[in-house]
Amino acid sequence: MKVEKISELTTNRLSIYLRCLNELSAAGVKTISSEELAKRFHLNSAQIRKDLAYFGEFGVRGVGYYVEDLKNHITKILGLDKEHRVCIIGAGRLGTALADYNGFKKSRFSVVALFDIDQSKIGQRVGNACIYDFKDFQKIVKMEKIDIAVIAVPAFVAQDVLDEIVKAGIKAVLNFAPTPLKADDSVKVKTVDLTTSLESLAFFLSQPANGNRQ
Amino acid sequence: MKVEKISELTTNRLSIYLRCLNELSAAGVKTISSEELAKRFHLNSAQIRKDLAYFGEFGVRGVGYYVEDLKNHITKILGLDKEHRVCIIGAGRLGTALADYNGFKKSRFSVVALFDIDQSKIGQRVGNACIYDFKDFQKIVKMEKIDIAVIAVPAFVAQDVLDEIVKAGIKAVLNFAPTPLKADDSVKVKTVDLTTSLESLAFFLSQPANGNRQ
DNA sequence: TGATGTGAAGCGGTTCACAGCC
DNA sequence: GGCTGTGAACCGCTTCACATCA
Repeated sequence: MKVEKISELTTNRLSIYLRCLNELSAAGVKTISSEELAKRFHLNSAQIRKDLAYFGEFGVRGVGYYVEDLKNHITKILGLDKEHRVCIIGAGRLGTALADYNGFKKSRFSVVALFDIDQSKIGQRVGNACIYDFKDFQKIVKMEKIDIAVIAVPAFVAQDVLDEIVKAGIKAVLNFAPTPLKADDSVKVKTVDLTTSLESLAFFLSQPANGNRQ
Repeated sequence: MKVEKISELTTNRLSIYLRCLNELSAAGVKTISSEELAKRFHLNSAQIRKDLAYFGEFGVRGVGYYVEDLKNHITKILGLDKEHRVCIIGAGRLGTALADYNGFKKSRFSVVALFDIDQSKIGQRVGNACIYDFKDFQKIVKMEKIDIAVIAVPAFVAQDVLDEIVKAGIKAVLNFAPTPLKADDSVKVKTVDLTTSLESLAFFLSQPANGNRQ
């Protein structure tokens, strides 16, 4: 077990492994080798072993990993043994879709509040969460003990929203606004840029060797 | 100008540069240096120059890049000078939100069809697109000349949906289902995994040095 | 003079290959 | 015997540094 900086690529993969372990666990599988795990994701088995070895020696030589045991370890490593309370800023189509998204509802993420400035939306409910006025943001973050914020507003107000989030002491942000954002290093901002993803597909199609079917 | 394989990291950045150039162009800026561009995204100027140099010599030494000129070049490189016709499979919350998403509507991406198997949804409209029965998928892909597909269905049917997409001859896929998918190498599948993004944030919060505010 | 284009160095992540242990 | 854990080799992307050219 090392005390190095863990790369985000590693944590992303841990999340993937966990998903698989949950399925294996549900299917009653007791042990699994890194080789077998690797096959499921077209990954390299050494990479899986290395990812896991950052955090401890979870495997048994000659046997593999105990599914239940490894599942619990990764759950703890990712901090998924504690509840996370999420708010979404921007109650438009995307924001409300996210609030209702299964992936957020399952596991230990609870969307507990949405925020908007459109008075006609405020007071409505989406699933278990209420839409609040963004001017009450600071107060409700405290009251609801929110620790993760999702930005689902237009690009031109995203930085202002982020500043407000940081001011509220939230340290983890998922951003859907297609714009570069700046925040203190102590705050983790993860951007999901749908436009870039699409344009990258368009580039692929435009390459003569690929889907460029006339 | 090289004839190497272009990395996806490069194309992602091209998309970002283009967004910036559009703003500069709208603001009437005539030229910009790689140094200045780099500042806007907290990137390295050499990287920008290298990204661009893969495709030609667009700059002028001692001056920088002509905004309008570079904008047009990148637009062409990314294949955004042609229209792209997009369909979304799964007309749930996420699918309909995506259909309405601004980023998809702007630029040259048109969502022309949604698909579902829920008979109560079929026939409804979302924006300019209609919700079709997924059993008519092959036919409508041809009729509507669809070249990009978005998967917004539950994980357990995602592979079946992808197989159908590939069968229809579509070569570019944006996948929102949290599951590893397999397709022929001639097909580009780009996965956006919201659960993994969230769990990666949870990991960050669980690190003692970070947001772990008791 | 000043900013590009680019070979070379640097760095981080992946893969190999094997020692170590069950 | 079989599979893990890991140093070493490898590979690709990023950054540096500078020759080049308007």
